Amino acid sequence: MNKTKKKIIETTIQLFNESGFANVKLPLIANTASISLGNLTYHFKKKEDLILSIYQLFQEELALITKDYEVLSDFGGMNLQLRDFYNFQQRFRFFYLDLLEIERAFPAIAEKHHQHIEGQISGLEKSFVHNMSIDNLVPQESPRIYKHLAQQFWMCTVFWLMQLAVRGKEGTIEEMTESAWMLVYPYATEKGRNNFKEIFNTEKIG
Amino acid sequence: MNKTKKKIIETTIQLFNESGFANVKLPLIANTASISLGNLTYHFKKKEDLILSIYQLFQEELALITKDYEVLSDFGGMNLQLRDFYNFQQRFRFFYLDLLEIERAFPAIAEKHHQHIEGQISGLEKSFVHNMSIDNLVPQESPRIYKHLAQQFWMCTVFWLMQLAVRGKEGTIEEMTESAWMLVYPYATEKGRNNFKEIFNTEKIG
DNA sequence: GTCTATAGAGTGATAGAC
DNA sequence: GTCTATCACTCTATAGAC
Repeated sequence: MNKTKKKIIETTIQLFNESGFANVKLPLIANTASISLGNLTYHFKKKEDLILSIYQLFQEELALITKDYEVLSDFGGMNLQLRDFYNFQQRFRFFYLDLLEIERAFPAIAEKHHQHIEGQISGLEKSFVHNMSIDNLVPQESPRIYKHLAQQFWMCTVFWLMQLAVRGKEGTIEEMTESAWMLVYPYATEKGRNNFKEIFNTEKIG
Repeated sequence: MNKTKKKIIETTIQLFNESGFANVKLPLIANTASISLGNLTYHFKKKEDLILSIYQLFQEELALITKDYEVLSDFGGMNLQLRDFYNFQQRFRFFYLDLLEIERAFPAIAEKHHQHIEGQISGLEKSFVHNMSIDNLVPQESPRIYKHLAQQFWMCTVFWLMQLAVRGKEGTIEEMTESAWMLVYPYATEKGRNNFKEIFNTEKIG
């Protein structure tokens, strides 16, 4: 990809993160990237082309992170993945704040992203079942418990930035991981809880 | 309030719910309400005036529901409140889907709503502490546990419609209440769990 | 109070010179 | 590839007749 195109994409991501998806117009992008509006539309004939390019980048970088999820991990491993995901969210912050708006405006993105979400949740469920098999989580009568837990873990992590935003608050990565693991803690075995201690000690959290 | 003003407000809420906050323009509101654009702007000089009137209505109707929260209840009582809240969310659906967008566009709303949120979360915490005192919840070493639980309960219920929307799914009130109570269940005493049985039997959920 | 008509500001996209 | 200039359209808000 050519240099100007890259500059446009990175500038747009930055502006989306700063001002929100809806508030970023083409003239602003051009000015911020120090190119003319005409040049901007030369590289991306339609605004939608630019958005789709950004979503593609989003997908590619997300794939680099989530490929690790294929390998089933214990809580320590899952926590490292979670921290990677948090940093990824910071880079594409706007996506986690304006997701619904983006899905509504671009049905092609919506469709792809729906699949991604269901994959993420079922991946979490597999991880929890795995941790049950290695005696980190207590076996449950109903298998629906870990389906629910996966969904709650997903909600907590994916809407974390949004709940901070609508409350007008700032937050830390430790608060996010703590909230997420708090969901899991009640289901953990003695062995699993020792696993948690290592995680939380590392993060200097009680 | 005069009849046309009321019609405009209800029409706008309906359109917001159908099409999303950002996609509703003044001409659409006027057409749907079967009045002229000039008449619409006669009743609401600025678009912002209309939005603020709707938020005021939102607050008033929400106050009618949340005044019950003052009285500390057991899980059964909290579940009735939760069901009321779900129905309220349906009426002001757009607000729970486009909350951040609305807060960004109208800082006056943001400020009021931040206070409302913190009140809601601390109210939930009080309810959980109350249920601990009446032996429905197990006392915890750290009081932070029920602070966390309140926050998770709040997130689960307030972002419920949004998580369905971004996943492209439909949902039922029972799925929402089940998810919320699943968060509480691990902390419940024997007595508290019997309390749950009544709730879930009523709703015909396993 | 309600209407029609239109001003005024912006927004995405195009045309054509260099 | 990059620029300036401008079109075509949308949207909010106002003016003035009835």
